[in-house]
Amino acid sequence: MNYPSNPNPSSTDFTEFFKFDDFDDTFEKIMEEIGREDHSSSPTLSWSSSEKLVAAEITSPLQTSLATSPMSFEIGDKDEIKKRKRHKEDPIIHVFKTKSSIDEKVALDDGYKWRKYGKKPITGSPFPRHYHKCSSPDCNVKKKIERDTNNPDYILTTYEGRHNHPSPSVVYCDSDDFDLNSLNNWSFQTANTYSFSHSAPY
DNA sequence: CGGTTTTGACCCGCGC
DNA sequence: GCGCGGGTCAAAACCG
Repeated sequence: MNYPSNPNPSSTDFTEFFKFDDFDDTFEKIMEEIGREDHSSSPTLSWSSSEKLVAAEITSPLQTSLATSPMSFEIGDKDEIKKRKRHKEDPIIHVFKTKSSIDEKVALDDGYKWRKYGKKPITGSPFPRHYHKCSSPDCNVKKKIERDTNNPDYILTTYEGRHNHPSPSVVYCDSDDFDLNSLNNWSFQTANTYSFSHSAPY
């Protein structure tokens, strides 16, 4: 499969910054790294046009599978994460940005099975937001899909929560005795953008 | 027939 | 409190 290249490539590698459980430090470092002083009012990681902290622009929807996999790490809106922790919710939130020239249906197909359960108009945006829930039993991962108001060429996909099961269509490992719980290290590279890695007791 | 989408109604947290 | 906006429910429609 051939995906278009990122129109705004960056060679920045945040690998060393991403450690579980020290999100605040991580966030500060990223902001320093991309030279963004005023991050408190507009927490955008890599694209200033959005009010959301975007984990990465992706060119392959399958990349989001790993990010919401059972061993994913936290990145997302700082206040939102704190709020979710207060409410004892899984704090994981990812926002991915996809060029809409990629077929929207392809962007939706991230390897997991989803059930759409809502659609709402958003104030200040001419585009509605779509609500989806993972169809796997007892899995509470949700995702929201909306067009970036400031940049309608892009679609923002927000993931919340960690899947309690591997992706039905993505192979993580071809080992026979593969065990999710014993997989403590993983990494993935987004095409032409950032690479993430994770090592945590999961 | 089983699962998904559609859609308006409902719910609820938050700011005033 | 109360109202607004965002999030969810659920019944009916839809679809392979």
